Amino acid sequence: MICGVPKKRRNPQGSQEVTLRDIAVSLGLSHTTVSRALHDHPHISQNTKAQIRQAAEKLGYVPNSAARSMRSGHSQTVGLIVPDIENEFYSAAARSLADLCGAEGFRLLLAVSRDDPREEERQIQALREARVAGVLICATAKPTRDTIQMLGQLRSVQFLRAYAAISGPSVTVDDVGGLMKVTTHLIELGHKRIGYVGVSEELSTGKGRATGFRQAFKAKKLVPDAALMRFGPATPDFGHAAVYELLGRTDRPSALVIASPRIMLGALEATEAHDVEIPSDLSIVSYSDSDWLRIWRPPITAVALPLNQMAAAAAELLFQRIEHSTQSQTTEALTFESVLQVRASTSSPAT
Amino acid sequence: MICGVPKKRRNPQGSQEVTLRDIAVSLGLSHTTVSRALHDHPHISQNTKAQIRQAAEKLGYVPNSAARSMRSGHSQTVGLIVPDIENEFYSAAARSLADLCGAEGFRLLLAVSRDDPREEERQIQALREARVAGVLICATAKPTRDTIQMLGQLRSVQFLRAYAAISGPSVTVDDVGGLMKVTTHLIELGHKRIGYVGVSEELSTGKGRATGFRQAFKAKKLVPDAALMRFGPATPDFGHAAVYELLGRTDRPSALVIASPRIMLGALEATEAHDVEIPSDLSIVSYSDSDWLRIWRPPITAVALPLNQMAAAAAELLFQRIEHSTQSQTTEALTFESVLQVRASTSSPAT
DNA sequence: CTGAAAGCGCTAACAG
DNA sequence: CTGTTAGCGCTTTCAG
Repeated sequence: MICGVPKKRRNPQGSQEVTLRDIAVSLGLSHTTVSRALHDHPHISQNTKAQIRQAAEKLGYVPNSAARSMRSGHSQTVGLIVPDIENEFYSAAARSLADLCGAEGFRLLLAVSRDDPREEERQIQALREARVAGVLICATAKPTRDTIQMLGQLRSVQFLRAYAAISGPSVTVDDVGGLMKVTTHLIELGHKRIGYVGVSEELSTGKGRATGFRQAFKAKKLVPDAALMRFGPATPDFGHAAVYELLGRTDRPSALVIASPRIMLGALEATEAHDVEIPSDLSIVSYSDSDWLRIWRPPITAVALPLNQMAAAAAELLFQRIEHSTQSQTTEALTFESVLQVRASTSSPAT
Repeated sequence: MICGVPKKRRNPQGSQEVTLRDIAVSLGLSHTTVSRALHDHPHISQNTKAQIRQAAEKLGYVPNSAARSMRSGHSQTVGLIVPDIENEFYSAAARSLADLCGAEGFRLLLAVSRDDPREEERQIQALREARVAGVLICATAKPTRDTIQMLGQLRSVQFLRAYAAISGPSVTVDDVGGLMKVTTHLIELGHKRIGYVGVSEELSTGKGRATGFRQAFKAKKLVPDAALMRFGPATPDFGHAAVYELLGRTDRPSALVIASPRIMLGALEATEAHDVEIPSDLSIVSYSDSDWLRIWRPPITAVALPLNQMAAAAAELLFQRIEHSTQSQTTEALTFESVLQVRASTSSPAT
């Protein structure tokens, strides 16, 4: 058939969504005019605009962002990919990005990779299908080839963990410097046998931290005892096991560097199991500060990371890239400094 | 002009996205066939499917989810609205929902209301524009009328905080019962002067907790001393100020119920400032357990909430509602029980 | 100042 | 087994 009256039900589900056209016919106007009025286009009379806005309100019109983004070719959406949203490091990123999205009229798609490269790849694929304007990513230790390739075609910013294979700017903390500071502090207190418990060196963060630990020794013309270094997942359980074992050795360390706050939880528990007094029997320090470390008895010496500043910087960098898409293709790498908070958990060794 | 060859650049931005049609022409097929092949439609020969899949891969085809969702009238997306993503209560919800979304092939839109009802309303509006299939919400204390009305038109599940004005199922913890348990524990230890520090009673959670505290007294034919109750925001600063002041009174309480873990941080700091020994000078309990409370010295008596179970239940409930849209319109209200963990921070009062 | 018409990429009738 | 056609709701030329 050539011609016919417009049909009643709109889409397969027969859902009764109010569209621009509905507003238009209710007012005897064209849907074009309605669209323009709602976008406050200058060539529409104030009178008409008022009428249209009122009708839109009355009919309960809700713009369809899918339709809009299909026309315009991009969506007002950004993606965030994190290994674990319950970790304070990544939830800080989520908060900053969410704040900025609110201010800029963007929506935030949250993807959790659970540190699984295959999952990460799937999530990025999904974000590409949603035509996100950009992605903030805390990548897994071993991203797949496809992940790296897809990220190259997206506007992305790396946060906390940064891999050279992934293009684009990054915002990280100087893990090497932070660990050097705190390790140097222990060396200068007179400690010889210093243990290290941290996350896997496959992670860019774990790598940097262990490197900082070693460099602090090197700078003093000393060598760290590799037998006192332990690597594992960022869990209290691992912290407990590793520290329990280290403290059980006959040549137990006189000081411990714990390179993750989650590991620190288990570590402290292990010191109690061995009935070790801090700092008289053992000095202990944490990488990344927390409220509870500050009020612990004794208060724990820790390296404080400017997490919120970093997250805000990463989010802003992403939006800069989104807004001035062509320019600033420079691969900026922003590095933040941490601050050593010396508290009562560290002192000179007993002798 | 009436007729013309197909144009080169597709959309305003001239972006070079590969579409179904591009695959079709590259193979001399129709775009319909391509669509069907990629959806593994049964009426397409294996041969053609293979060819098409290969071409799609080679050309770097990425399906456009906006176009798809426009056709089908719904998006494979759910929304999550939380006051604060850095709070463990809400990040637990985010994790569970993200997990389930991954399994079900949905995307997760994260919205942070910062406990501001106007922001909450804006966020819900944005989720409606995205045509989300459902929403998991931890509502603010005083949602706007529009918020309530819009939620009524969405498939929604309330988490942790539940308001009767908002329709739909909810997943909460029995705050009243939890506070009763822990308060009764203190009363039975012999405490007469018991203080309470918690979040505002305007929040459904704050209301329930304060109610539980009072009911524990009522059940014992006692009356709580209203002069020892303090309400404020869930911050360490408030906890510090409130507890510092309570401990400075001449008739200081012999026990304290701290109804939020954030408040607990400041509370413990305040006990140290007053040089109060736990539990000999003061018994103290926390509502909601944490790893650090468990390993504190002395270990802190706390009410443990089954957060992860609750979050998983809420996420599942939402997907049930999404999948069987018509049925199960019953307003289920799931309530979880908490568990009292008695530790060393509580004992009978001194005298 | 307003309208007509085209088309974004995709799916789903309905024909062959 | 494959193609034709129409249209989801919206923005955007181009013509009045």
